[in-house]
Amino acid sequence: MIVRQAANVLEIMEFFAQARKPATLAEIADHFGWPRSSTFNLLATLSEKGYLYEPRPRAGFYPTPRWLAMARMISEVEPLPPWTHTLIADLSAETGETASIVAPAGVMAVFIDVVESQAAIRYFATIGHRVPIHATASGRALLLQYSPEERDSVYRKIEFKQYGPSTPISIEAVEAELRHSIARGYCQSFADYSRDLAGAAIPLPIGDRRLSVVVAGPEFRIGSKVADVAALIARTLDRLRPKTAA
Amino acid sequence: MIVRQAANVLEIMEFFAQARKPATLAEIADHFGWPRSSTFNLLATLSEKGYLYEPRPRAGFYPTPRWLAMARMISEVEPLPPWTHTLIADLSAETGETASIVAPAGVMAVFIDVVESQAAIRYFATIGHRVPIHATASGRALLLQYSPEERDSVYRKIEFKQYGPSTPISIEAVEAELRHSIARGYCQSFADYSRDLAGAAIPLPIGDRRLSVVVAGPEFRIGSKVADVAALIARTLDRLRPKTAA
DNA sequence: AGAAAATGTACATATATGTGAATTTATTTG
DNA sequence: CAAATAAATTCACATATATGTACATTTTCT
Repeated sequence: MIVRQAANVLEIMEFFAQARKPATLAEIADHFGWPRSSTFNLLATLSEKGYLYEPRPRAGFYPTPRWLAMARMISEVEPLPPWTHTLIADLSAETGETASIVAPAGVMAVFIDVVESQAAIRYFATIGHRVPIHATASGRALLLQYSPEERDSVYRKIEFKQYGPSTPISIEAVEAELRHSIARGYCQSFADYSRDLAGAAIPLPIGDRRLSVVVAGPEFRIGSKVADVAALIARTLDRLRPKTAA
Repeated sequence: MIVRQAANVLEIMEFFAQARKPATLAEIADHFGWPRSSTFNLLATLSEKGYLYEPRPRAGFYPTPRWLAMARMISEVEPLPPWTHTLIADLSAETGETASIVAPAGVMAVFIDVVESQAAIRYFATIGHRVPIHATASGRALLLQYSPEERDSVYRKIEFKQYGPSTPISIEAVEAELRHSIARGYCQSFADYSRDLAGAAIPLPIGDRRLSVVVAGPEFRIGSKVADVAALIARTLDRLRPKTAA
């Protein structure tokens, strides 16, 4: 069950991240199609908790820096080592495609750092973006780091759907693809989940964290080059990753 | 009316900002005294929206960097000029008390930047902290920047409560205090709102934003020195504020 | 200035939602 | 390795909550 008002808080936050200016109750209500009275309650709650204020009279609400203060405290803990961002920045620069660091979240994989391609046609992904762990290159690069028992436990919760022609729709299909990935030395996906999207990924264990790096872009641009891209990821990783311990 | 599940999202975020480590469903449920099933729904919602993930298997949930990404986008807009933080940092260092930048939010005043005192006994305030605009030095320094009509509009919404012996409990009492403040050149409060707390504040208009600076601490330490503190604020402000335009 | 339109606020009620109990899954212990 | 314990999920129902309606306030237009 989705908790509507919890989701609404996030929607409001994203609204402000986009709008980048204060908004009145009426504007927010209209934007989301919410009743005024409900919007009123929600804004009052956020204000009362110190997350919204009124920068200038009658110009409406805007988030306080408390969001930032909280987010900083949260993200200071075990931040990704700086070289991981360099890694995806370099990869994106060299390939012209979108590069990301990905982490597990149950049956999904979450993007926890992203450097977007500059191309007009590109893989549009943001931090927090989620994709099925079994039907994506990045996700399978995570699964490779699991024990067979752990994988089983994940498999049991997956709802196998035919996202595209090549989506693995059974446990055995996923396991087979994992074996192929080991053989070829990297994970790949050709529109297994997102239409027209191809990508190459490799596992990225950091300490006891199981992450992966992925480079992805439109199939027509990257499709024939996945092997090269994978090799590039491996080389770049080798260059940037500190040699001493993980 | 307070929207419970909206508040809960903020509580969870604050929980993680404090805990600074992943937490399982059970831990979170126990911490807040929420039923597991409700906690499950809430965590699922936050995960689905890309705001929580599972950094390592079975170690529970932790917020994704998406919070930070969003907060950054939000706070990049019209950030406070850097000298304002220097201002309160210097004031806190010199006085040994807590110094803050404050902004209006209806009948309340919100702390939008804070440098805390290092003293064991101190005014404990965080970014997002809210106090009544009419019953605090910082709030009245905001009201001084309003037109009489705007003040009236605020007054009509205030619920006058006797927070302490010296709380102004009528419009006229507030207006009188504002006149005194103008005469003496700064705003002050002696436990008007918070017990044992005294402070000095002065208006801080920046562009078309109406802010204020306040230094506050325990009455016994700062009480006899408010005039000196106010003078210090004025001097420091004069030193740091760029001369060209506001 | 006065009227009209837009915005913000309060409240009762129908309904979406949170929750206790039951079920399934995972982990620890004997 | 099986039994026991703990954790995570599901689900039906009672209740807390979102909203339609009405009212108040502020702003805009004539």
